[in-house]
Amino acid sequence: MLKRSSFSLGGLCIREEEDALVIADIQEFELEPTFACGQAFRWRKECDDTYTGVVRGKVINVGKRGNDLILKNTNRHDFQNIWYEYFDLGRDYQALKKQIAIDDHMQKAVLYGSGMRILKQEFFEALISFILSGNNHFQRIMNIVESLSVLSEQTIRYQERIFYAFPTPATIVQCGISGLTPCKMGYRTKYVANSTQRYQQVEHFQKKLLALESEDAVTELMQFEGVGRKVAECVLLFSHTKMNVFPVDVWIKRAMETLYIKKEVSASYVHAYGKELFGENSGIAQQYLFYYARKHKIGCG
DNA sequence: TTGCAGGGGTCAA
DNA sequence: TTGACCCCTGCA
Repeated sequence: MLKRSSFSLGGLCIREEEDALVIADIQEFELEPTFACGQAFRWRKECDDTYTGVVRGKVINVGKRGNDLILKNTNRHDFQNIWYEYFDLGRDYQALKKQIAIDDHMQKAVLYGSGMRILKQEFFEALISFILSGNNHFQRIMNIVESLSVLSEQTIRYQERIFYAFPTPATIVQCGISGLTPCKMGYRTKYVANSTQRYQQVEHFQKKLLALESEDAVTELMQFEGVGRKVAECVLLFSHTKMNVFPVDVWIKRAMETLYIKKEVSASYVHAYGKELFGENSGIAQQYLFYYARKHKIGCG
């Protein structure tokens, strides 16, 4: 008879089953708003409606059974050291939603995006992924990140399938432009190569950004080739380096113009408006609004 | 099957 | 402020 045990972390009760960790009665964790909202590029939906992702060289499968969250291909140690933080399980999203739902529009947005969590991605992976996102489709970004990962040659087997860890900066530098070309990144190839080189030159780069004010961190990141304000703010937000940024892409711009500003304005105007409106919660508010605006095509005709 | 427009942005003129 | 940029995807 297999011994079953359980443990708790941050108020969560986690049960160790034969082939999974089960987080009983989890609040504010839904799969689609979290994995298919465009914040991360390495999560694929399975036929059984679960999601499988590659994070920090590990493959994990995440599903729901009622209100329980089911994590497969992992263990207590990784949950405590990786997944608790990665899935942002220490943050009180119910309290945050109350603060963000400042009016009818945002009430609808947080309701629609209920269960969304901001994943804490590896800084370097977020940097490269969002450099690739410029003038690009979500599906294509996923395909490029996938082919870039093959370069790592670091394979992970799960259920008869082979996955690849995201490459290290050293691997990308070693590949050079010619080695990166088969990934079909187009004109972004040199951005990836040059920005990786720059990243490698600064020790503990993310730590340095953590010590800066948010606006200074954005300026610092914009020194990288292929990184403008939008990409810089996405990298900061989705690596949990700064939560009070407000990345303005075409969807946010259209949504803010339609719902709040009531006229066409510049991206920098929208940015200032959003930061003023949402303050310290602007990053998470932006993500609820983005998910809501994109699904409902707000501002598209 | 083919051709064309456009994409979650950045850069340089 | 505006056009070019790789290449894939969706659509007619």
